[in-house]
Amino acid sequence: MAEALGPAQMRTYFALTEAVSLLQYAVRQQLQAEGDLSYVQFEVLATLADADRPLTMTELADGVVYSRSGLTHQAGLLEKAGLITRTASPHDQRATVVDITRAGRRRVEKVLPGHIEVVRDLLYGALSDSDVQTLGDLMSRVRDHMRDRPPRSAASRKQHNPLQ
Amino acid sequence: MAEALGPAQMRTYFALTEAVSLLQYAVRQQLQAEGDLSYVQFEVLATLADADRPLTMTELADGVVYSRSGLTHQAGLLEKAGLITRTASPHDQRATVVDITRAGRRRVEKVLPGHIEVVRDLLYGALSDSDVQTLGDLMSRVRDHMRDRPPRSAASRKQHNPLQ
DNA sequence: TATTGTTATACTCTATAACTATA
DNA sequence: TATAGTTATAGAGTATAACAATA
Repeated sequence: MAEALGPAQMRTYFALTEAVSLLQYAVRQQLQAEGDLSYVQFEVLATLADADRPLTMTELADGVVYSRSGLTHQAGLLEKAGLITRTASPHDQRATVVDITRAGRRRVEKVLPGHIEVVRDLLYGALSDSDVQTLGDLMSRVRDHMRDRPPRSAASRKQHNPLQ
Repeated sequence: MAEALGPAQMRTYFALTEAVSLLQYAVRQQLQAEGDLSYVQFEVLATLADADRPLTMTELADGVVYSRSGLTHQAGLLEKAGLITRTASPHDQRATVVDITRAGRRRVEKVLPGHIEVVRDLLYGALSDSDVQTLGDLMSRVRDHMRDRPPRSAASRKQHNPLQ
């Protein structure tokens, strides 16, 4: 059933893994050093800034693949830092509505240039425009395919599946 | 200095990020569920199995980008689980030589098929052979470029750099 | 003096389970 | 009964700094 990967598949998997690992490490360093933010915290702030309207915790969790308690914890930290607010939703009293503050937006703006610089230098430093296009096409297809998968083939066998 | 990324660059970055995030999540689930291993522990075991000779802690750390104390901690866990051994090197009394045990090899063998299955299904399920080749070429170039970089442009500015 | 590795420690992230409250 | 979210708690991963031993 499970057959070995071919040499090209191995090579691609390893290259992808190592490159992304290096990129993630650099990005995390930058966010921490310049904005005192973990990657997840940055994702939450960026999601809110991008949405340009308050989001519920559930909406946020959808974008940030995460356990709910984990998101609650991160939201608590961000709120304590004054970067977001949490208020009860008027429409559904169960829901919590999360909004980004001006300080939150400033923090994103403070961190974004460095973030972009890291990505441009590391990820795109060795790629032409058409390479970027090609890579985007490939990874978009991969991403769409993964989204469509029954959550996790291997994990669900063991009914050990926290999400979904 | 830091200019915005173009639309194609944004799209590619997000696609890459999300796809890899989904893949990592699935891989971690699988390794944990089927082998009770974290990803880093799997990397250590796989590195040792692949090297086919004992490695020093330093050699291991080179392959697994990691703080030394973190590697010591993981090695302690793997040793306690009977998957590796640590002994003083005869050549250099400072060095610790790490070897994989038969149980360690069995554990890798136990986990590998499921690991491969996840990668094949998720990463390669939507790619043709030539796509795999193309992706491998691109990511190999990206990886090589990243390896050659002064450790982390952003981080080193803040002299906050744990590696190198 | 520089290097190898460990220890002690502390902090962050993430998850589970139990819980409250609303729908 | 199901859903939204929080709390309490615990465990895993990672890092820093101080340290011992060897080169």
